[in-house]
Amino acid sequence: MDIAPLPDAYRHAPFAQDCAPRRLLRLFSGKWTTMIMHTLHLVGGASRPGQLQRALPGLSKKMMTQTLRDLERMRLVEREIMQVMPPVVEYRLTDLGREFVEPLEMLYRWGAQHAAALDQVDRNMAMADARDAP
Amino acid sequence: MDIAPLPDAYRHAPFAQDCAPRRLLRLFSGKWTTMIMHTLHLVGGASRPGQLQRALPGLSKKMMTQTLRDLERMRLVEREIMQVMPPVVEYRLTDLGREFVEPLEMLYRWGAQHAAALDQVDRNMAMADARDAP
DNA sequence: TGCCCTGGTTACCTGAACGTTCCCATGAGG
DNA sequence: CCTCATGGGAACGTTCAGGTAACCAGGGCA
Repeated sequence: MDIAPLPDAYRHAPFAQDCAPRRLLRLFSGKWTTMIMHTLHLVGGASRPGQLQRALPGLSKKMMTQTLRDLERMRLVEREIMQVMPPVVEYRLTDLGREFVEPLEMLYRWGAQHAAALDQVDRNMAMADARDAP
Repeated sequence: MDIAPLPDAYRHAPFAQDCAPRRLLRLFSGKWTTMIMHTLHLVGGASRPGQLQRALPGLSKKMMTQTLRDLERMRLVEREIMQVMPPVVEYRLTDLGREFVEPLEMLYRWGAQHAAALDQVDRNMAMADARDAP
């Protein structure tokens, strides 16, 4: 596997602590961040909170709102409130948000294609745990 | 931006909590994990602890050892101890580890090419903080 | 008058990640 | 003898992400 052009700063030690991939990974580090963005992407870019929560089993209201607020602050997602009864709210990806869907979907595809490797890692961890904690 | 083949499970809600990308991101979620793997990759696959630590400013001995132990448990990295004085130890990527270098380097390249978007996110956050705090 | 729905907020708790600091063994060199 | 450097470990504390549970507003509806 040979990787194509990589900027010079990433080719020679020392490596900065806040390099691009760490920044990207920090963006994606929230437990639900990526799944929410992925879901918004797949349902066409916009979704109501209820629909979103139903799409992501295990996601609590609090964590959903909190994650969405963070995404709003980064302007990856925007919220629209319709003044009707009962209240209707819609979250949708911004242009900037859509830009970050790209590396995200790369990860989805890589992960799907290399499920075997991911399984192997889990097995290795389980074996190590079993060995250390008899 | 149109994303090519994506497995069916990722196309229709509900979306599983432990889908491939989350597993991948969990692997990469340690603060130093990716930087250590990237460094090992770039220095040719193997490195001594001292060299590694010098290559990553801010990395403490404890966090380095801890991260490397985790990587060993997953068998992404292996350790070789040379019985000489002073002790010489070498860490190197395993085949499995090298497999995971691929998505990692994808993230590095994407991040480098889209630094502007990452900067924008930081600016948006800073603006939101300034608005909410004063 | 209760009780449902909607979306959201608050207080509180717990575990883990991260980091600092001090300590260990070994042998070389002064 | 003390001190250096090697690679590692143990104790400890802080911070924070994540989760639970309760509550709130506003109307519909019986």
